[in-house]
Amino acid sequence: MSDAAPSPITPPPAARRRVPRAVREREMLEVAERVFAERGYHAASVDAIAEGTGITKPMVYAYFGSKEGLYIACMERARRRLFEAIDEAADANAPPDEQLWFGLLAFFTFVAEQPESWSVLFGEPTRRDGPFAVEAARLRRQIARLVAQLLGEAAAAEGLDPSRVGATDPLAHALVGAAESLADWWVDHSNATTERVALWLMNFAWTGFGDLVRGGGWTPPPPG
Amino acid sequence: MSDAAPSPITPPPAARRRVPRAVREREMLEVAERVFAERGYHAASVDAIAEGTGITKPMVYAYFGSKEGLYIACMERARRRLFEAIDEAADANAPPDEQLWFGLLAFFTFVAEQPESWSVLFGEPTRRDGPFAVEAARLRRQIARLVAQLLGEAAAAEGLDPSRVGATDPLAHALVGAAESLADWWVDHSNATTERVALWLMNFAWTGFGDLVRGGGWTPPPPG
Amino acid sequence: MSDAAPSPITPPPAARRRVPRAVREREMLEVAERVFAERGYHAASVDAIAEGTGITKPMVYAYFGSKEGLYIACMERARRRLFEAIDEAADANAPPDEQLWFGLLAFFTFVAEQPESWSVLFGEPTRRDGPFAVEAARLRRQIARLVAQLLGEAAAAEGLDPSRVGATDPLAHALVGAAESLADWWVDHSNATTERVALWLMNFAWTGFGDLVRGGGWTPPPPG
Amino acid sequence: MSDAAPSPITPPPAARRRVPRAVREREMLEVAERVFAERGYHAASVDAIAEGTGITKPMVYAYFGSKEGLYIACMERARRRLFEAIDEAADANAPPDEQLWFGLLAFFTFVAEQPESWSVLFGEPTRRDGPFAVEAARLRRQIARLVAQLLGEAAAAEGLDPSRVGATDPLAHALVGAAESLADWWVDHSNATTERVALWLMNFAWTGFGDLVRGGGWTPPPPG
DNA sequence: CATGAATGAGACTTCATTCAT
DNA sequence: CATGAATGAAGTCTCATTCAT
Repeated sequence: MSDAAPSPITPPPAARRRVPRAVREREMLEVAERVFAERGYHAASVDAIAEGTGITKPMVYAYFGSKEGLYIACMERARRRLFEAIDEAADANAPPDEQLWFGLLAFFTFVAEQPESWSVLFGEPTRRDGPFAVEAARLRRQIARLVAQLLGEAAAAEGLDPSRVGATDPLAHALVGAAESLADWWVDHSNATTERVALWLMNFAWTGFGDLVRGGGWTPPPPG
Repeated sequence: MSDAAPSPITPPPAARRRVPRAVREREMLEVAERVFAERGYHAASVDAIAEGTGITKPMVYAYFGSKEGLYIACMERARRRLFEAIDEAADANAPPDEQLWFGLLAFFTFVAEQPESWSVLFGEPTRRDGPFAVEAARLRRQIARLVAQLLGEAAAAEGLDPSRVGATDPLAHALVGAAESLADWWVDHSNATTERVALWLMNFAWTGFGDLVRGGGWTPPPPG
Repeated sequence: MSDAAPSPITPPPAARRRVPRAVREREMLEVAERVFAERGYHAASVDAIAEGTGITKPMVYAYFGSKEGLYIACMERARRRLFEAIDEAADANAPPDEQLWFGLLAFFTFVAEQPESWSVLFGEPTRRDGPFAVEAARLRRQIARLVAQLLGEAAAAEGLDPSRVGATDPLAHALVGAAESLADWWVDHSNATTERVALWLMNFAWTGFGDLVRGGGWTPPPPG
Repeated sequence: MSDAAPSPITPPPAARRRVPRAVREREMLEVAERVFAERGYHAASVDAIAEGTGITKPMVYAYFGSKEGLYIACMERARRRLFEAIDEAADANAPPDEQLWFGLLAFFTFVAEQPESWSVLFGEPTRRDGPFAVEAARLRRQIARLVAQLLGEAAAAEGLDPSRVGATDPLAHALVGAAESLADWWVDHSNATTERVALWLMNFAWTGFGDLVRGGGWTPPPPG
């Protein structure tokens, strides 16, 4: 693998001893997330992470048990942050399309502002079997559930039996995948604004190609 | 990583010496694809791959130069196969929605029938920078180009300026991501038929959630 | 290196020359000497040498038995060349100091004009025990014998019992070492002419530091 | 290479765990020097060196970074020892010839008593380009500077412009080479005493062949 | 609590060398 | 005669993980 030279991880300026456990833990997670995101799971050595926190390796093991445990903890933290962001954007009383719109907006904002959390959540090591994939699947299911619920509400609003909407589960997964992929694409085309990217996906998800090619599309609500 | 115990890779029945280069090469790629898919890039040792082919490690290096080179060769082969499958399904004279439909069908058939090729193409090691990501990006672009072209044609058929469709590039990437994600989901829900899965995605992609919740949807053309 | 798959359509461009054994052998030695000199014994792979001659590896083994045998053959050839050069310069009827002078001149000319032979004769692999050291020791002894003889003659010319000169053997070895070392030094200070370098050593060897610091020194005979 | 069967490197009597870093480092250097000297750089495996110290391989890498780094460290240590020996023998107030004499004596004593350090300093791997050659060149330059200085002093003592002595640099290198070569020769003729060997070189270096064949020579100062 | 020291296992890679065609 | 194919052995190096202080 010809990774670019890893940017150096600088330890905290002074060796501070006896930091409360919770604080240390948070610090370690921050550093770990950064290192994992930069170098990838395999290339990130526990040594590098420990050094970055200004701590020794055995401490990492004392806190997280294993490299795997450390990564899982990173994922858990990132997942919490993602949902905080989405929850904040959600308004359960808004119409379903608006809910989806603000959800997508929150999602892409998260990706843009916390790329390392994003990377840890959906990156390389989650793509294989094992605990990481399990955790990632859990996250996708959680999102899918939100989407499925949205679809149900929307159908009900149309006076339609929600069960008729069809399999919401795979649909939701498709949406999640589309979002992930678009986010990845965004990394290499970062001149697009967050709104723009979110709108692309919104159009795709809500109206589909059919409407798009007929000149239609979804229009975001006026701000305010 | 707590991967499950790796399934043993059985060597060919008899140790055959002096197999012509082209044949060996093909054999090695087949085995390598399998091993990479099963264990992941890092956990797959070159030794295991060599053994699986009934050869010794130095031969692998003589043929592919490095583990990386071997993986790239696997990707190339899988890419070729995927496009063969899609090309076979394509009918440039059909209406765009049908073209998309048969393309999706071909894609999911590929995923179902050649899961290892699929895994090599989009799996774990393609998710980080480096040559694998480059190769995977190339593939995604190739697919996206097909999709974008389709959208253009569809718009033209509606008498619309194709450029009005909007950014086809991100849309195409969104579609690709949706397909990938659905394929991944399918692995764990394999009771769904290929047609079913393809139809889910087709509905999503062509009509969007809006139509779906209004009870609409896309109908596949009658067979024959 | 991932060698490109050999195209089965195009046969090797050049027809195999049916070269007589002696010629091939010479060619191989030339290439081998160059490769050994450039990369050193260990880093020089038999493959590289074979390739350089346009031959396959098994041929190298057919001709020289082993890598070691090949190197020894290179040394032998270089030794022959060195002595040819020295013999040509020698005039057994000249006074001893002139004999030494022309010998040194021939030696440094050899080093300058055939640096690869020089490198093979006195380079890295001769510095350890084993057959190379044996061969190199043989060469040094041969040279030392010449020098010792010279000293004997010189002493006799002074009417002195030659045995009184003392141990000529170690002296001769010291001279050889000085020559080697100066030759090595010369490589990095190549602006000095051959005559200049030879004269330095001649002065050192014939008059010693004592004379030098007293302003004395040895004067080369007028040309012609 | 048909090296003689390598003499086994015995680990320290008991497996001692948790030895302080500085101590281990010294131990490792001692063993490494021995192994390098006995088997040569290439044939000396890091494993063997580690085993000889009663440690495992990764420790060697933790301490010295690489095999190369280990060898360089050995050279550095040996160089320090050599200069300690020479410095001890030096008396800056003695006449130049005596200074040279005691310097040579110290040098040959070093070679006799610490042949492994000697081997590491001037042996096989220093004979090719690369970091070893650089380090060895540094050492030679250091010695040459001493010698050159001596010559300058001697010339001044004769009331001669020191610059008239001629190029002291190549002369000094010639001397160093002569000493090296004589030391190598000595290995196979070890019945000669240290004084004897040093005197041969002293005669050669101070009076040159010219004086020697005239029955002259340099006389060491009376002891005391 | 924290650490410096240590390890076992395994990775990729390279080479000299030899068959079987 | 010449070669393409193959190998066994070894090498350097890295890493997650754990004692003993």
